[in-house]
Amino acid sequence: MSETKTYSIRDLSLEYDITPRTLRFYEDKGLLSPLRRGTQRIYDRRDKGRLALILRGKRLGFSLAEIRNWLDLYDVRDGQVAQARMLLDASEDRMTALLLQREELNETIEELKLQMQQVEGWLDDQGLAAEAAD
Amino acid sequence: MSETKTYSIRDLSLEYDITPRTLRFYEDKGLLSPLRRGTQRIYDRRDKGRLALILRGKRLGFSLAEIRNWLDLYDVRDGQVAQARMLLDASEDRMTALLLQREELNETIEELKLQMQQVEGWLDDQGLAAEAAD
DNA sequence: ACGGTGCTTGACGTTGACGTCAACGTAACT
DNA sequence: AGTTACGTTGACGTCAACGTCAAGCACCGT
Repeated sequence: MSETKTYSIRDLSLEYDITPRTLRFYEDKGLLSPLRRGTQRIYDRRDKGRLALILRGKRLGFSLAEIRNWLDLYDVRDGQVAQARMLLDASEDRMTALLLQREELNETIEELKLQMQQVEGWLDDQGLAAEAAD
Repeated sequence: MSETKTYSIRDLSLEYDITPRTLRFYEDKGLLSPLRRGTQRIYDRRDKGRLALILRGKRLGFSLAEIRNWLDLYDVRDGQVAQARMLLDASEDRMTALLLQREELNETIEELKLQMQQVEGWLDDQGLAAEAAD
């Protein structure tokens, strides 16, 4: 009954527009660990989810090493309180970094918005001047 | 009268915690172009501002090549309408990228927040269970 | 005149994140 | 049996973003 959907290396590479080499590379770096059917890799839903996290992490500018670390934050699988505490601490650290990045991103956006308004204003002035010259 | 503050390469490297090598590298890549007093580099307020933009861009995950391009967006110095239009178009492209990144960043933050709440909830449950066992 | 400090320009080394072969296995089609 | 498609594991290449020397110039205090 439980239809467990799986993916080949090509399936994922096409869907996420990356090369198979990249997927093997991520595996080599310990970011993914798909099952094997003989020698071939077989990715499941969880692998796919992790891949999505990896790619988003990259787009946000994090290194594979960083990503590798916080990927575990999404795998709550053990039942030890100490582990959970450490997990929570690590999560807080990461949250701090993310919030700081959002701050900087917001600043950047605001500054660019200002620049654009200035250029727009200047363009309008030129337009009015041209109109007046008619 | 106009006290124009300047900085040596060491001044900036200390202030921003980067090596002189990095500053020379950025110059080599066309991101900075400080004046020279003889052979020595002499950075002014504008150079310092650009450097701050560069470093923030890096923290947001952009490449030096990307940063180099949009650095010019902050240098409105010519008086051509066509140039201004192009500038505005480029700015809009960059704004789109920034907004998209903010979206992804927000998603990431929300997901992590959820994960943390789950772990916290689990820790609380453990606490209650331990209490009940007393 | 001498040593120290800080700067300069090459030139080569390094690390991360893959790309690009080469050489081979395997399953499917015809 | 041959070819086509898709997969595999090395091994080496590449590009960005610097680090790390080496060798040398310029001023400064003693």
